Amino acid sequence: MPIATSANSIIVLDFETTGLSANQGDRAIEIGAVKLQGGIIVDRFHSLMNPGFRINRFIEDFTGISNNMLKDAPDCKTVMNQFADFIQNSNLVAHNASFDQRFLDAELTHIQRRYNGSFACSLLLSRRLTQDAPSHKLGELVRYHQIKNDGIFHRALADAEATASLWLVLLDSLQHDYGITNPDFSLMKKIAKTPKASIGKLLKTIAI
DNA sequence: TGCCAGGCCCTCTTTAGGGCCTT
Repeated sequence: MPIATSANSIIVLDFETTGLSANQGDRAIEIGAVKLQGGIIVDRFHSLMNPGFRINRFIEDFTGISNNMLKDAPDCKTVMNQFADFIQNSNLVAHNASFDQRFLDAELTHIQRRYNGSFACSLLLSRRLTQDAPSHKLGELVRYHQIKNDGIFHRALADAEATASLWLVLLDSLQHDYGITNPDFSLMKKIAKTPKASIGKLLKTIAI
């Protein structure tokens, strides 16, 4: 059951990591997050973190985060303890949330911390609500929805801010395109998890 | 030795395979 620390407050987060496999030794190297309340960013969290080993060239090129930048960064334990305090029991949103959830779970397991919030996925929600989008990559959706952006991608805070803007666009779409008044986190999560074949029927039911 | 993520979703499907997403 979703647990909210304050009404309509969610935290949108994004990890940059050493690779795709949290359960095969990959670690987080950057975390960025914004706290959304009433459709406005009211708080931010951002930090690089030193994973304890050198990252490969692909990740350096992909993220723009170099080994030199990580050399003097605080370690994952320090950063993730601070981040665990930041998220507390908030509900969480990420683009392709299963990826970020795996890394959040893995990093918090390393430091024996837990969180009680629930995850929702902007990628799944986008696939339900904007089925005509040419792609559901974050960068493509920013362009598709003409979301204001400084052109920075694959950095944690920039991607978290872009995902937050996307989340608000999808929220607005639910209200104005589908006639659903005051959709909350639980409803958006339900829509995101509903099979595509059933989404039209669900939206009509909710709108009534 | 060789392999190496995992969940969602579609279809030429469901006793499966492959593309899309995340780094």
